[in-house]
Amino acid sequence: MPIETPQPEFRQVAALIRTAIQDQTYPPGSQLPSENELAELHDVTRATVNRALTVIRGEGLIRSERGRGTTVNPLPMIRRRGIDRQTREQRESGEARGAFAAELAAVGLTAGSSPTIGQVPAPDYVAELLGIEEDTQVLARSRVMTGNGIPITLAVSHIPLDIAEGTQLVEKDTGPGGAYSRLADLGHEIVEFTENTIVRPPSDEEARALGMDPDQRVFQVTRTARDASGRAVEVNRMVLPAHQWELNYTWAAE
Amino acid sequence: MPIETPQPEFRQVAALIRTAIQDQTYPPGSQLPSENELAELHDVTRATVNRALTVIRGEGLIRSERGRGTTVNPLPMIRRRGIDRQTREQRESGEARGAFAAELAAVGLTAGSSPTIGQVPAPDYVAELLGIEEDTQVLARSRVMTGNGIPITLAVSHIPLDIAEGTQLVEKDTGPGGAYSRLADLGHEIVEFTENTIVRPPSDEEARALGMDPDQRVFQVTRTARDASGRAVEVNRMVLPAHQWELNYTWAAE
DNA sequence: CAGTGGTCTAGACCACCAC
DNA sequence: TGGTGGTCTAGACCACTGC
Repeated sequence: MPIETPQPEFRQVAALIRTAIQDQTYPPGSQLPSENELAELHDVTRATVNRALTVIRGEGLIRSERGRGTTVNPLPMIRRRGIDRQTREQRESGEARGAFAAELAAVGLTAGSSPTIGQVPAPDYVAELLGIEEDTQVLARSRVMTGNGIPITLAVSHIPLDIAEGTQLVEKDTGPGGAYSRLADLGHEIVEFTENTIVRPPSDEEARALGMDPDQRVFQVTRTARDASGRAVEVNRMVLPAHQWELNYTWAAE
Repeated sequence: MPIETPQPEFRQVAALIRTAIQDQTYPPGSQLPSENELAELHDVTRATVNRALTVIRGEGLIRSERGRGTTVNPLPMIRRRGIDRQTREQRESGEARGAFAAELAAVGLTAGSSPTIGQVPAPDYVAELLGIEEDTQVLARSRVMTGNGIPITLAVSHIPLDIAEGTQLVEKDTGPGGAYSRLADLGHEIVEFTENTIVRPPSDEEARALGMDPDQRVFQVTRTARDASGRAVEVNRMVLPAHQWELNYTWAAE
């Protein structure tokens, strides 16, 4: 026999609203009734409705703005292919933008990107992975990637200066094949990739940049690229709203 | 200049308690002061403390039980290696328990496992991935995996009956090399793996089985194994508390 | 029975937006 | 200015634990 687990009211209300969204009773992009209306509709206090909305907002289904109301998230889930990004697609376009654009096109979205390049002292995780001192200057290439104009991924790539300095890697356009092709030209062809992924709440800065709620979660994917000598020559950390992405890895056995 | 973003009180209190936990002011396994004490300590209402605790409970840092109090999560983060599970380690022990035990041993934990085997109508996702009708009977092998006795992973593996029926795959012990070795013996050597991962709240059942809070998140990893003919011969879905695990993939470029 | 955390209400104040 | 969502309080009731 299944144990009786009566849900608290706010979770029951959350379930009803969640179902209504999946039913398309409230279709993507549409506006939800106000909290006062929902309170009357479900015969509870506004505080209870507010708490219910907090739950499904944390799941990424809705988005609330003070003064403006609550709307249903218009974006579908996107699949990111972890392996293969650095092969086919990339060769045809700059950076990993080829792969990213393909991933978005697969669900009918248009990709955008805005890069920033500079020198910075290596953050702790970068220093550790690159095997250098913590405040050594390194090249940093940052991008905000968008789908239909909405920020959807933050990425920061770090490369040691002794490799990057004075090369096309410090330019806005890294040329045909992107950064990995330039690294290969410089004698650092990548032979191994590693990705480590955790889930956590967004930082304040990330929440702002990605338009996220503090109760939502992000994937933090940290990719390390190594050359034939085993040296880590690039560390790329990506931050993605967890409700928006599915991570895919496909590989041959053995 | 950084924009002023004054946090609401409950997030400030959450930040203080979070810091105290990371400081080891409240070490792993220890008991937090009661909500009333914390309320007095930080000069807010108990409702505000309760909300603050809800935040960090959602992050997996603490665990609350009615009547008993709130304790700091005693388990460290564990790294799961997505690729390589089906090779070295597995050969030395049954199922994927070899890999799982190694992952836990790496952070000083002891692995446990309790399998259940049966026939069930294929769930929708299994039917789709195996390319069969939705209610076809399939073999289901379920496991609850534990670390130091605490449930830490749920896994359900589904295999078509036309392959599994009457073989060692329906036995508790699948023999040396585990299920993939038996599939190879039967002419279905696996040549390709795919893993698709999303993050979501736990179902009620999962929350109960894993001792999780509804505000926490799980990784849902769905792995499909294909033989040389391209046929999907196994679908394995794993559910892991997201705050407890780091997912790792390492592969050779090209 | 006292103490714990979980929930809900009623009411209030605020920041923000659109009109 | 009125309506929106975000937060906080004071108080209450409850389920549960451990003595």
